[in-house]
Amino acid sequence: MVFDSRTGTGLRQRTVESIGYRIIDSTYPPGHRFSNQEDLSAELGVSRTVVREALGLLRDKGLIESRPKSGTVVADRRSWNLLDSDVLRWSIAARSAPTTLGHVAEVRLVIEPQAARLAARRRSDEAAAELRAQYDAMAASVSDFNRYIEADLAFHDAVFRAAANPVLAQMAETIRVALEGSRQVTVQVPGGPATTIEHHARVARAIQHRDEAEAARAMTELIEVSTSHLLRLLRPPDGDGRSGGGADPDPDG
Amino acid sequence: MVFDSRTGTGLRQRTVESIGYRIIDSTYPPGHRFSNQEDLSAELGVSRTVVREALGLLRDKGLIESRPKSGTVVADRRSWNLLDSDVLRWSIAARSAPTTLGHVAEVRLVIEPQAARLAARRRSDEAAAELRAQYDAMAASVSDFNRYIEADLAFHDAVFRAAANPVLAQMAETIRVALEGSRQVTVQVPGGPATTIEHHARVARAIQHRDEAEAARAMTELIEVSTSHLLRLLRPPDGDGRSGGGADPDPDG
DNA sequence: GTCGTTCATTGGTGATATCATAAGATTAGT
DNA sequence: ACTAATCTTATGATATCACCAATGAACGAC
Repeated sequence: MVFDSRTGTGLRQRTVESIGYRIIDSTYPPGHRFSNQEDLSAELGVSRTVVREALGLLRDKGLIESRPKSGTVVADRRSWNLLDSDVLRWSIAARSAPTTLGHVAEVRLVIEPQAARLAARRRSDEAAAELRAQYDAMAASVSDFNRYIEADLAFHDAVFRAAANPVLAQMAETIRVALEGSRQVTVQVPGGPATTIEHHARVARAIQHRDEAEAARAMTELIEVSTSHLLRLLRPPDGDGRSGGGADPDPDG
Repeated sequence: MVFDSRTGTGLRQRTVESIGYRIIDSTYPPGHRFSNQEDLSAELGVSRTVVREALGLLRDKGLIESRPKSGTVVADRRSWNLLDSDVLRWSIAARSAPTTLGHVAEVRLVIEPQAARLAARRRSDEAAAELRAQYDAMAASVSDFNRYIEADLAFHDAVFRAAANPVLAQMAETIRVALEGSRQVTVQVPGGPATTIEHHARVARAIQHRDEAEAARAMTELIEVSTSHLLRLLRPPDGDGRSGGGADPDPDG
């Protein structure tokens, strides 16, 4: 039996997890041909139907392509759906974390300042209050890393919601997954929260005052600061070993 | 038999299509409880296994939630994965097209100028050549609407690729789906191509010359122009009935 | 009012049938 | 005899069916 005893998570999801992670992981590199579904079901210790469903999901995520006769092969990286929550999570968990996180940081830098700008333009009074509440929650939990991260995510989420564009908000979800993935790294930075809390305050204030330019500027600086923290951790100057254990796929902690 | 005789498309995919579209369509509004999988399979004329798999896919897209005993219900709009290609496509095809397209346009305005900026900063010589080639293809097909759209999509794709950030590039894919969905509308605008071709030239030139600011500016104007065209079509000035028939699910014409 | 029991419904399995296709075999043409 | 076109075959994906297991909601017993 390949899986551990966590029987509560849904067999198909675990199978997807198992295979998907190994693809991102390049245990199965692009072009790799899987053994047929029957053998796969034997190897994984699940029924062929589950394998089939899992493969279907994986194909939907762009990770594999399957044709009759030639079997199922790992697709080219180009066609992987990097915006899919699972794919993103696996990418970060796998050893390609620094690169992926760098790319995500860049995307954040593109999106979030503009989201803040839109939020400043269109915020409702409720949204402003919500934002304020989330900021207060952050300020209150500055000493508890986990709760701080939680509040941080909620804050950024509130900004996106204030921007009142569901498609944009969906991208927030993508970013959230990415940040969740980097959580175990982020919390290690000493004094991290203290340095960013003031930036968050600036963002909240600017949106409150409907100052679009300042909102965008503050958000940019905020992300630059936290990103530089993150990347400094991920790419240590003298290349010390990666953070303990690191590549733990752990589905949903 | 609910489905037509197109037996070549894959039964599961068609089932996903059928149910998924009706959800976005709010034929099945959030909170709607489906009849059990057995009855569903009877209604749709497919086996329960296929229903089961389709429901699994749909759940992965965040459209439904299913629990034992209480059955399968349509999830709240908030949890729909708007970035999923299918969901996005359905959203545009359904009667909510103008709104969705407006949101997408806004997102484009956020992302693409910055992508152009990054492209200008980091373009390789090959990427520049590719961009030039795509522009030439556009210029050459300015009279053939369909080919023009195709070249247009390829141009924007090339910009994203030149920016050398896979996560960003993935968002291009999302945008591509959105634009594909609006294609049948876009091609109706008289003289549309002629007005945007010059903007495309500016963008290509700026990236070629590594002029970041100009690249971003040119891209912004380009999108503003084409967006205003699009929205003018979608929201006719005097609020006459929506564009004829509009909500044609037609999976993949 | 609380606690089991029941039972409908989803989740998971295995066997079987069908269909598409790539590869091998066969045959015809040079 | 060698190549090329076509036919057959075998493999693996797709679809269906019948069952069993787990679950949790509703209902009735105490």
